[in-house]
Amino acid sequence: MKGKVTSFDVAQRAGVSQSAVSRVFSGASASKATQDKVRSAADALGYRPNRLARGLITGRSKIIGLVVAYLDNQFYPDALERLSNVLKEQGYHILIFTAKGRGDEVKQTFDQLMDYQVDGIIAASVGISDELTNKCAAAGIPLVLFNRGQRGGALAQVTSDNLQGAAKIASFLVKGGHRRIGHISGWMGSITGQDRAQGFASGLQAAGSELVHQIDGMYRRDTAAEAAEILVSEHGCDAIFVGNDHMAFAVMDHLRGAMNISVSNDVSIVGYDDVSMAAWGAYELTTLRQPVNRMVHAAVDTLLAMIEDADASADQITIDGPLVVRTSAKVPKEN
Amino acid sequence: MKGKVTSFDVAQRAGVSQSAVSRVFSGASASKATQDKVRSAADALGYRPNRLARGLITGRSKIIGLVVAYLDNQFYPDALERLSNVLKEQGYHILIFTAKGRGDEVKQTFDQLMDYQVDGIIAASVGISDELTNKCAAAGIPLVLFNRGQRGGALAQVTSDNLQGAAKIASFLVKGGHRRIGHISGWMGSITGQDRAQGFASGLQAAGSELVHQIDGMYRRDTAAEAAEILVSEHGCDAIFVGNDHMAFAVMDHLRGAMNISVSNDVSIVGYDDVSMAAWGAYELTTLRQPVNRMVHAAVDTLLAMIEDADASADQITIDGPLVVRTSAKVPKEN
DNA sequence: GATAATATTGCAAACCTATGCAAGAGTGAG
DNA sequence: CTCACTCTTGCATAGGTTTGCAATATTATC
Repeated sequence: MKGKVTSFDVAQRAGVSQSAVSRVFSGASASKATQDKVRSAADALGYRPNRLARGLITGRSKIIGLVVAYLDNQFYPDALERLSNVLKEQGYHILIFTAKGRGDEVKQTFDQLMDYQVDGIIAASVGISDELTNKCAAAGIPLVLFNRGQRGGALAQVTSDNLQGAAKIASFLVKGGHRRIGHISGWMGSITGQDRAQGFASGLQAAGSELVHQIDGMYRRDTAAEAAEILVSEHGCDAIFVGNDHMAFAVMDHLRGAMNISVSNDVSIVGYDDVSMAAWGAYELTTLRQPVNRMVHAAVDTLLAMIEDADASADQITIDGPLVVRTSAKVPKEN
Repeated sequence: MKGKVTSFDVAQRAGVSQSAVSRVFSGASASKATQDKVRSAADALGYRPNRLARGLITGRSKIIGLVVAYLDNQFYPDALERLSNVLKEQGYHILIFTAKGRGDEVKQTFDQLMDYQVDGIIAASVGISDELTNKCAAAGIPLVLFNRGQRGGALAQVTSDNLQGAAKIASFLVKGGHRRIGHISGWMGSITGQDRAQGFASGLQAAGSELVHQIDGMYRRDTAAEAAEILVSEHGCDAIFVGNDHMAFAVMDHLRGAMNISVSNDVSIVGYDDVSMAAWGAYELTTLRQPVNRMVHAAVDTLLAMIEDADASADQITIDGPLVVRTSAKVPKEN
């Protein structure tokens, strides 16, 4: 009753060899007759192939390692769910790790991933040292960065077009008639944070304005709230571009609560991501949408391509997204 | 360069047998001398034991299957992150599945989990048919339900004390002087939804009041918002207990936005969960805290106990949580 | 109906590790 | 120095599958 049922058991019951059983389940050639015999025997016994054993011999575990830094930013649970579904369709499944910390935690995480013989790794918004990159390459495990770029390396990555996106926001705010525009950046240790900041600054210039002041929000709510207070009371900002929605919510809460300032009337706020919460009545945040679906598909496509073909090129994909206009920022008059 | 390094490789380099290598890595007895030789050889080659092979022979994959229904309700990403960390400390890792759908999707999910020879399963807020329960039992795979009970069965489960919790809320609202109290329940197809509804109704009675009306919110934002409108405009409710925070936010958005009603002044709202967002300035939701940390530890403890000892009792743990008073509901006057 | 070509099938080896068993090395007592 | 005992170690097998190879069965061709 308790013992696992193996391919030998079903072979015996079906009156064929064990290899025949293997072949029908691995989709190799087999006559209609044996197929039927094997399938019905398998159903009767409740047999399903053991993925560990299969993985051991094929060298393909059909497991993808996902390491994610932040789960309190709604963007990531959302991406996770979609990733899971898309991969499932392709017969892969996700072994998940969280690694907030810097350096060492990520390293250990990668070691453990490799212990499980994952076929590929998706790193969502976590920084990867060259050492780790090399380790993956040596082990022949494809790696793609999700929503976080990396300079220099030839790493596969998919991000939104942060430069363009931030520039769109800049143009929007200038057209909206704002005169003192500030920026609370994403963590400036990340390329994402840097790119959005740079795209925003040059976007402002291109529109004939300039950045009044910029503070690193570190992707943290409290830091962002403090930054907002400084930008508004010390620098007189009438508009702030916040590096992601997660921080933007904190900024709006702080302005409206502690500082009693009307968002949009007094100060315009624009975010980045368009997480589902941005559409909620409490915020109605104007923000640049990162097209999660397309990003997820792109990530999976490149990853699988690299898995199937060891020397597939490591694509660096950037995906453009629209500005979603809601009520948290003054809307430029049409003319 | 590409070939995996196996225990044979390090055995050869260390001048010992493969079993010696195995023994030092699996913690079996080995002399100090061989330990050193093996370790340094392993380090030099970058060897780490293959978990698939190990799992195949020990019958322990060290993988826990997690199946979760909702990821847009912040409660679950939060729980997921903690689960991941606690399990990691014990040497286990999470293979994650999302299964919103009813019946069949869950069934397929379980099949796939068993293909990977998971050592145990945690089902977060998803309903499990008796058929699946039996299948797990037959395969000897422990299962624990997280944040969702199940009647009758002797299934291991950990939930918060929904009856008590809802009763606390009832008492709080009555003391707060509300006269027409309504309830937007969690999905009444789930025990969680039922228990909270029942606990609330009997809590109201115990406090000398009664439930004016109740609508099933299905754990969905839009359904909950509609329900709120009905409760307030058709039934004249001045207080609503919403079955979880996720829906409560939608209710507050709808009341304040579409209906232009002041939460707390006109209508008091109380939620359940105390997700991090409940503390945010936009909501300041009074809610009953589910102690995620304790729930997670309890779930892991029972699961691991069942894994190590096949006939450990299947605990049914309910954990009490405090009412967290914020500003979304009138606060009873002290006296 | 005979021959060539193709499709199916079984055998056995391989993947990488853990572990029972027996032999060898080491330890302590007398 | 010998004996009895414990600790280490290597050998060989097991775990459940895939797959190359050779043999056999089937089909097609003329």
